[in-house]
Amino acid sequence: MPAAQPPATPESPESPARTTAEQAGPAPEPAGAARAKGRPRSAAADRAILDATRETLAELGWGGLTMGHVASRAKVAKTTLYRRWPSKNELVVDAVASLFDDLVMPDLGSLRADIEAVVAQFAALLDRPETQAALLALFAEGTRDRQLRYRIREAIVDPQKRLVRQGRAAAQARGELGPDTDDAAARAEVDIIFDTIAGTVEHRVLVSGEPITPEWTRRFTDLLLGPLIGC
Amino acid sequence: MPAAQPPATPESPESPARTTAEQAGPAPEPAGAARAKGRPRSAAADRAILDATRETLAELGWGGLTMGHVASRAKVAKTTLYRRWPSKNELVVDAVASLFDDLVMPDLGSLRADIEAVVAQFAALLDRPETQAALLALFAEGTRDRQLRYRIREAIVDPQKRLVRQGRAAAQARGELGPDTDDAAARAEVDIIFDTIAGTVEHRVLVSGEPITPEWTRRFTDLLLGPLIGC
DNA sequence: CTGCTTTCGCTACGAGTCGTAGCGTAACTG
DNA sequence: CAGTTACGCTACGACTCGTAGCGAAAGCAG
Repeated sequence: MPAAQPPATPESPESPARTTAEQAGPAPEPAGAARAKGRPRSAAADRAILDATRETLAELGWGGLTMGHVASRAKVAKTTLYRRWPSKNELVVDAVASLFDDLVMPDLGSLRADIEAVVAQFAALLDRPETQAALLALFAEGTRDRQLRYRIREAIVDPQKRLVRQGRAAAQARGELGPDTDDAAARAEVDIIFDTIAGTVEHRVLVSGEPITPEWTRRFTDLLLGPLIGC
Repeated sequence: MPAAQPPATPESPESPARTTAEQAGPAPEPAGAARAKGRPRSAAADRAILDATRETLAELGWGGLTMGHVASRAKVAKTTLYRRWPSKNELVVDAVASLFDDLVMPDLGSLRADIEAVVAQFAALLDRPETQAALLALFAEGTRDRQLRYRIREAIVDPQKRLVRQGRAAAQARGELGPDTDDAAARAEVDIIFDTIAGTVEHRVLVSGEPITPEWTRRFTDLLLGPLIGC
């Protein structure tokens, strides 16, 4: 999932997505036109680059990561790197996004247990050096670059809101939470819960620099559960 | 409050307190003992540099801020800059820290009103371009540099915990909250509330990129108040 | 097979930044 | 006055950036 540069799309398994879409021109062939004419891009190079990016992030951090380092570690020419990702920012988004896919909503039988499990997973993810090096730096870059912020939300942040939705749905099925009345209100509640969990755990780990212990998780879950369950 | 470099006398760290006397350091000589021997550092240059740093942050962001830019905007030689701050990181910590001093705990007569007022102040601070450009970038750098993280907490983060403590004390005086039983538990509660408020608002504004409305603040305060007040 | 097309590795480049060193001058102290 | 320190200025080597040009490699269509 390289950053869909202007050139051709590599190994898109299903819908090639037509990278020339921004031309908005004739569009002779509708979607599905997998027109690979020349030499196809190396999928192995993609993997090597993303792996090298994560490794370099873990070793040298955000500031120490340069396109040159990544290229040489991936045993790839620097120009090959620039053909796929326009800059370090987009490269790191793709390299880090996959790390967040491992988060799952377990459904342990109670809302409290589910929340605590997700918090623990998130804390473990934030303990990885790649994540630490990349996440806040990406967010910082995103405050200045609207396109980048959109990409970050699309690839990293928003997909995790599914966890909140799933947890809510499970709790509603159990009767721990009442059913949704208003659709907009439900969405706002998902947003606020998500920002609270993600923001608080990030602040605790990455800013305050203190560990997420089971005791802390219990207290934090108390905070979240209070108004939801209605005591 | 420059970063207390090793300004001169490289091999005699036993004479700190240097230049700016408001350093809360050891102060071997009684306060006010300005026993500066040579030419004193220009306080005007300090102010010009910190102002230029904030302006450059607002204009060019974290990535666009270079020591050369700041120096030329402050009409100061680059070497003068390096004599006071070892790097961009420490410079920006000092330049941004003062922005946070304006936050105050208002004591509006109810815990809810106090929380909402502080959230609104913090949201306004996070709307400033200097703050946006600097805060997350500093946090990101802090994940790799322990000294820097300590400086950030010391200069920017921890001082704001006073707001939580003051709010708690006021609420206890009003009878909204019970008195502290355990001292360690009280400290842990202050920490968790602080991480929750700061982390959530930061995530909402800087990551999700959505505004802090009165409506959102009300909902968020509900979340915090639930378990504290005991419904 | 032969062309056509695109990617690949490699080299080289100008521009910009970094942090430091050296020098002469300015400012303040005793 | 001499002594000490900060200042402005210039210059430097090292590094990264992003791009350009080249010949070679790897697929696809005829």
